[in-house]
Amino acid sequence: MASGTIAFESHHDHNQCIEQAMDEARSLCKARNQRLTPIRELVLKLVWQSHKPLGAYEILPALAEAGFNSAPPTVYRALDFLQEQGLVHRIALLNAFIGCPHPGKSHHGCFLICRHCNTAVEADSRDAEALISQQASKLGFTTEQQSIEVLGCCPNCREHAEE
Amino acid sequence: MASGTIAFESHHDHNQCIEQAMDEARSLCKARNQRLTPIRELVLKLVWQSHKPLGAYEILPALAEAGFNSAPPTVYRALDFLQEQGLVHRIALLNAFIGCPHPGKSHHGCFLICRHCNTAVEADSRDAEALISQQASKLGFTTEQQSIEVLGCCPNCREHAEE
DNA sequence: TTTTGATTTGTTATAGTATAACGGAACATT
DNA sequence: AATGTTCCGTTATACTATAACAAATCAAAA
Repeated sequence: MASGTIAFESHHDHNQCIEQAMDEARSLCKARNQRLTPIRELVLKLVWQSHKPLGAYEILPALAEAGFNSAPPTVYRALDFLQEQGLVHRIALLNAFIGCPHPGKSHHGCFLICRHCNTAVEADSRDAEALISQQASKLGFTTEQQSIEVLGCCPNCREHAEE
Repeated sequence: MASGTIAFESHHDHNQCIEQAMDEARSLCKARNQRLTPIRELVLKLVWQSHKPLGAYEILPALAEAGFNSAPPTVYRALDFLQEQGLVHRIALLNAFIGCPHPGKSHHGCFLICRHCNTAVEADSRDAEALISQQASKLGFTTEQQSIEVLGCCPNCREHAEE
């Protein structure tokens, strides 16, 4: 559990965050012969523009501003594509989407979601997932996909709200 | 990870399952001075009637049949109460609800959800949760609540669908 | 270069999930 | 019986997501 935690560092250069993510996305799609169309690219950028998970309907107005059609299917299609490519994840507890900080690498991530500032961070959960799969297999259950979502308080909010 | 796995045993006496759950619920509420009203009791029973997580809107018709009002708030209120009492859990990946097999005991459960038959089982995940909390705390994140949901294939479906 | 087939997008409609708000009924005391 | 609290009925609406089909775009073959 060590990657993708930059969001908890208050003063990082978020523009660079975004640019790096966009670059990775472009080269990944190119390598896979997938089309990162203008809509998809814009949606990805919007998702990356905050470290807080974004609801689909929060994305729509920005699409409209950019001159695209902005009915729900537009954004959901883009999000579906981005999820298939591993570029964004959906957080079930929030019905919201967040950029993946290390697409490409097959990974096992859990989300640490701050109840106060809504920031969400993807942390590696390889060990925990292995443990769960192993225990599940003792019950005869074969694991295919895991969703680990953690609610709590991030270091910044803890600091500012010492009780 | 050893409790609540009875749902994977094909031929258990499910009526007894239900009756035991209802008895536990009644005594728990009594002990806590909480009112397990007819609506709440019926909703709990309906949720228990299948080992498959039940959507709120699947519960409504049965409420109507039983002569109760059956607008959404009715069932959501009952479900909210039952969740607060730890009698049912919500599975975020499915927007659905399932009875808790061991209410009262503070517990740390994950859900093993079969993609084929939709059966969901609550399994103990104390160790995995401890591991996650511990890793999260290294990032300065304080865990308050965890949601671990696993999709896969249950032993019955694996048996019947040997590939 | 035109044709062809596949993919992507626009558009309208609708399905599915959940809550707000307020008044009235039932309950548990005083 | 009076009172305050909790619960329920009711209407309306918000939020999340997908179905279905036509039009446009793209990408490779003819």
